[in-house]
Amino acid sequence: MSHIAETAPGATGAVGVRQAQKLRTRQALMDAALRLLEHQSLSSLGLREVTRAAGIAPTAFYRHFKDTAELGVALVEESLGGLHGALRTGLSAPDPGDSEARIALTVGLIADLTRSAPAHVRFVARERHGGVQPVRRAIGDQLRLFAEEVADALGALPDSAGWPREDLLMLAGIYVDHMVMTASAFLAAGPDGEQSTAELARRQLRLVGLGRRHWLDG
Amino acid sequence: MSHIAETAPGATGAVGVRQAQKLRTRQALMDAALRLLEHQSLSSLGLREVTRAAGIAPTAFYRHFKDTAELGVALVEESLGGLHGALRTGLSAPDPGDSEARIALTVGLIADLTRSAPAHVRFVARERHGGVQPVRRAIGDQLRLFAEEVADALGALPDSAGWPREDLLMLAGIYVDHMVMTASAFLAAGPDGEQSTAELARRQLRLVGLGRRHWLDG
DNA sequence: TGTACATCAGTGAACGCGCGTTCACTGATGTAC
DNA sequence: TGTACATCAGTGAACGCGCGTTCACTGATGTAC
Repeated sequence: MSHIAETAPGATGAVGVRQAQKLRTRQALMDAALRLLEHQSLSSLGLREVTRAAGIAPTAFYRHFKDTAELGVALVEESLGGLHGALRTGLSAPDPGDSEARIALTVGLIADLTRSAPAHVRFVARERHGGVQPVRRAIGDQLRLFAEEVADALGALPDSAGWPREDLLMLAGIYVDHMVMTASAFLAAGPDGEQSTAELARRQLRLVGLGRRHWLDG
Repeated sequence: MSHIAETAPGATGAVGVRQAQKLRTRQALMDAALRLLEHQSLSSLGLREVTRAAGIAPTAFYRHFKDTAELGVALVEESLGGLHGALRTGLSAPDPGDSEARIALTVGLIADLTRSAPAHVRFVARERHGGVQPVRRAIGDQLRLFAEEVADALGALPDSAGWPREDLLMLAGIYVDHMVMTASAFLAAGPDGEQSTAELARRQLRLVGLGRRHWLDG
């Protein structure tokens, strides 16, 4: 409080040794949990199970989270919180190209994401309708935010420019749901099924795109 | 084996008192499980928990199921197995009417289904990507069957008649996924949100329908 | 820089509890004659 | 129809085990002067 009791280097993000170690342990808990959640739901994830996998004493868990539900909410933030930037960047691509190019780009982004963070993707798909209410809510909130951002982007795109906000959100909902389903399909298909899964997703996006093009025709 | 050792009445479906009682207990287990699964995932559902709720001894569970995963697979059959008929009937409606009428009918059917069997709907949405592999597979199989049936129906409908099978399945996938998401949205919205949820689903189906109408244009 | 005290992330023992599974059993239902 | 035996759905005691949570603790890090 007084002055700026900071012994660490000048940078704003600097933290003490103790806090850095605490963050590392917290991350170890989250990593261990995500690993364990490949074969079960958060609803059945045990506190002792997580600490054992993370290599710390069970009681240390409470220094970081109240219970596994709170850890789950932190995992939602880790899984989806960082995607907002990437989403905006990806959607309003530097060189938009035609709608076919945008579709290929989008599906490619989903494939990349699933390949680089499969456990996070699995977690979100699984817990979106899972048995732990706070986590379900956190995911719902994040996906609603995504839909808002997608709606913004769609409002600036040729076929859907000038649409009422309500229509943009309706369409954004289709896209966000389709994104989650496609990511989950990539997971289920494995490396060998990646090409056909991507092709299916692109065709579906093409059909939705056609609907978009004719939405205001009537 | 010899003759037809059947003391019961003449009807083919007739069962003895013992078998009837066994079926009743089995049903009690499934009902109890479904009730408990409102607030958790199958992955964390306990055998003792289920038998306690069903009012029988824990050990009796084994007379019916090997474990809770097997019970889950039975719940999948109960939830989705009976829908094939209703689906076919609903899709190739007696009086098709225009596409707008068919959309209203479909969304109405989903709303009815969710209202009359909310626990089954929740179970399917939750375990579709859940942590219990055999159940996930069972749901996937059932939904794939649905997609086949929807594809059949679409092949006989004006806008999509004559499409290649692959295109029909692609479109059917959109519809089946949308059906599950809409049912889940009805659950999440509750009675007060039913109207707006239905309206959103109809608008989305309208847009997909437009895409369908123009699919072969190019 | 050096010293004395405060903080607090992580420990380890202990607890009561519900879990899944085994086993030998009971008694109503089914079958043979 | 009546009798004697077989079947088997459901019981209840017992087991070892891992769970979540509490508590007083340790010792490295942080702070004040």
